[in-house]
Amino acid sequence: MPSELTGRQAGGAWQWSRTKQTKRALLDAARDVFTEQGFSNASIADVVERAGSSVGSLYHHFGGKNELFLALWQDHQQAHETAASQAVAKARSEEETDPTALFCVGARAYLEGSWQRRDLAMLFVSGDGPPGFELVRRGRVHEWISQNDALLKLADTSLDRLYAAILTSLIGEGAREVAAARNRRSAGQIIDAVIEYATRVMAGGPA
Amino acid sequence: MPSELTGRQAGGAWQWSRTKQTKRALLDAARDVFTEQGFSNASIADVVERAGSSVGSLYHHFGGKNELFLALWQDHQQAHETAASQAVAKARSEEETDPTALFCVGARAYLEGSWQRRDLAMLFVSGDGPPGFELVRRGRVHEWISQNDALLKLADTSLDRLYAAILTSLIGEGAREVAAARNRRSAGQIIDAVIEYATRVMAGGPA
DNA sequence: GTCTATAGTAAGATAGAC
DNA sequence: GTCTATCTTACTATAGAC
Repeated sequence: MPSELTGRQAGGAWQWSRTKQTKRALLDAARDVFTEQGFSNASIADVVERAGSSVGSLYHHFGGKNELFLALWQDHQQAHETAASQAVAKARSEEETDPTALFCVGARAYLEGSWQRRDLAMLFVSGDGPPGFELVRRGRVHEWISQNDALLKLADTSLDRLYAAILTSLIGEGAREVAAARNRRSAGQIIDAVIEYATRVMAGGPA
Repeated sequence: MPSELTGRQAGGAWQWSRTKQTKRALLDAARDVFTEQGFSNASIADVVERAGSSVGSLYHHFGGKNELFLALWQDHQQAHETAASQAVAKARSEEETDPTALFCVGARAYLEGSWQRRDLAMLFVSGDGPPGFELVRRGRVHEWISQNDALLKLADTSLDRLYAAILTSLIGEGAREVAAARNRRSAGQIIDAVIEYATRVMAGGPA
């Protein structure tokens, strides 16, 4: 019965879900392996072994080690940004209009996300990724920060870029410390402190 | 005349300086190659070719690619720290006693150094270095910041560590922007702004 | 779509003459 | 101390059967 061996059905539903399962298995394995060993130290062989899959499948679905890492990051990033956006939207619906306050709401959601998903957060800020990843990552966070309501009035001068960059790295460093926190309670304190520091910096506007 | 061929003299002075020349040539070449291509992309062959030296000599003097990179960083770091220390000492000799002011003097010297030596500064913050370098580097800057007078009272709680980490990354991000500045004038403005932001953060002490 | 086996490649490291 | 030539290794990436 070849149809059983290959897992096919008339409708093709199994085949479909099998494909999705393979991708999921590879992504999950990548998460484990990369977070444990870092990017450069991890090998494709490790990933496919843990996924119970094969090198060929990995290349079929992702195209290579770099792209696999990137796919993992994009999932993570999207979760981060979705959480932040939703938090901001909720605050808005509750009549919050102060841009700085809205910024803090988004930042808080972002930092909360760094605590849940600590493993991935640490991986992506560790500086160990595919060539050029650091640039892409920094650009993404920077973009996210810059688009914030509180900062929309920024011009394209080097001083305004600095202002955004400082806030970006402040939140980023905060995320790192949150991810490294001992426990939930400690993480919460750190988040509060980070928001406090961000507020201090923003208090005077761009220098 | 073998003594001429090998460059030897009775006193051994030439031999000595020749050795130093080789090391210098390798370090200078490493500076060029690494700053142009980054660490992982650069090959040992590139470095020795530009230095007019050989693979064997590189290994003899430094032990490998990683160690060469590290030696380059240590030179740079030492220059940075010496400049900062001297500036602080000078301010002290001029009767400045306020810890925060002294911190700013040191930070300013540090940022000035990032402008001179921009190429190396960019290299070392680019995130492209030997495995584990990012940790070493962060640790070193963090240590430097933590030892500062203004922060000596910090305890070993996670919140105090955060305070130092935030200031570290603030200065670090500032250094990055300074190194990327268009010209001397722009760099000066950025330095002033960074000091301003650091002052804002420190204004309230640890959160 | 999935897999195994293999090819290809690049670069770091070493040995040993001079 | 310096150099050339060679080795070794480890990995990514592909080819081709099922």
